[in-house]
Amino acid sequence: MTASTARAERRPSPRKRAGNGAARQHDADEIGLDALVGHAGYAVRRFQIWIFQDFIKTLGDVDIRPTQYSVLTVIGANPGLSQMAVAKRLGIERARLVHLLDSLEQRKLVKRVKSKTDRRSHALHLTAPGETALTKFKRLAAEHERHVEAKIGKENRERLLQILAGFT
Amino acid sequence: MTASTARAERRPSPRKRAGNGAARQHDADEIGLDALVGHAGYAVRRFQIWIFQDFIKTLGDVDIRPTQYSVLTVIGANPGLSQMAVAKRLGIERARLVHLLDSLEQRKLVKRVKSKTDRRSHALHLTAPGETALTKFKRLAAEHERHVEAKIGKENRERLLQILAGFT
DNA sequence: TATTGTTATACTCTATAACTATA
DNA sequence: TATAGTTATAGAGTATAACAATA
Repeated sequence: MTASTARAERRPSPRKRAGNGAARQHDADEIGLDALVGHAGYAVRRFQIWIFQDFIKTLGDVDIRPTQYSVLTVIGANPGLSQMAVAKRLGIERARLVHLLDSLEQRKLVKRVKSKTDRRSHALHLTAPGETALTKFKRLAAEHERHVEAKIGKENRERLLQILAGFT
Repeated sequence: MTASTARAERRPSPRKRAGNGAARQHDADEIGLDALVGHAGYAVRRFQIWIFQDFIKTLGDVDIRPTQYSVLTVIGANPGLSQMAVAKRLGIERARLVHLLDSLEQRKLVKRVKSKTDRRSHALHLTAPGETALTKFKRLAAEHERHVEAKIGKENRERLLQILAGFT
């Protein structure tokens, strides 16, 4: 993030250019990325870091991180899902989901209900306060999304969603 | 990854649809993402995971990961950089770069040379075998990039690079 | 035998703070 | 005082393996 924001404020860089040979100083702005420039993965990674940081900051007051938001949203839209189903759908390890749900359950946003049809599994539901909270989270997430739009432009954001639709 | 690949093999899903009420089963394919669909961050994150996994697999034989590749590439293109300069340019914590360089130095790909102008800092250089190795890594990374192109299409990849150029 | 949720371990990565040697 | 590199620690996140209860 630091580097990308710094990059934005490009200036003529009137700094020292004295010939100090092999050990010459580089301005941050003039360090070449070479082959990295042609790699989609590099740009995507930097963008993803920016976007997650904005999400975390925008939902900072309610203390909800991207993964928690995705879990709450999917449970909210599909009440009764098992942990395995949520884990598979979101590409989260089931072992990791256990801890995520422990935290969300402690915060009384989610509840695990023992399934009657398969006593091994839990049916996941939002609590009543969980439903209310998710409504607020969605409002804040939409605000974050407007930051993204402001950053890359409305049309670019839409094009991006189209290009990457296959990965959701 | 699992979910996204599973998503690709969409089928009519002729499975049980019996009315088992609140605890009804969901096929992985029919679990709705709700608000997540409209979030660029979700798609970008899933794509970034796919792309890194392909990179790691494609460069698996030479045991080079994306961050290591980015460090080697930047040092190769800007010999004599300090650790701070590399860290800032790539958005890596300087504490983390120490370990990355320890590993690359042990593998004789990089060397830290004491700067004569500022005895606190190290000038980073590729070793001769490091130069040779990087050439091979770049060839493999280009192969990875062709996988990306095959996955999302040549024009979409180029458009993506345009849209995200500001984040590099 | 296989699956669900759980626990545990290891490794990567991020975020800090503090220390040293220099500047 | 501030900076470059280092060390250390804590918290996410990922990747595995193994276990108990249940299918």
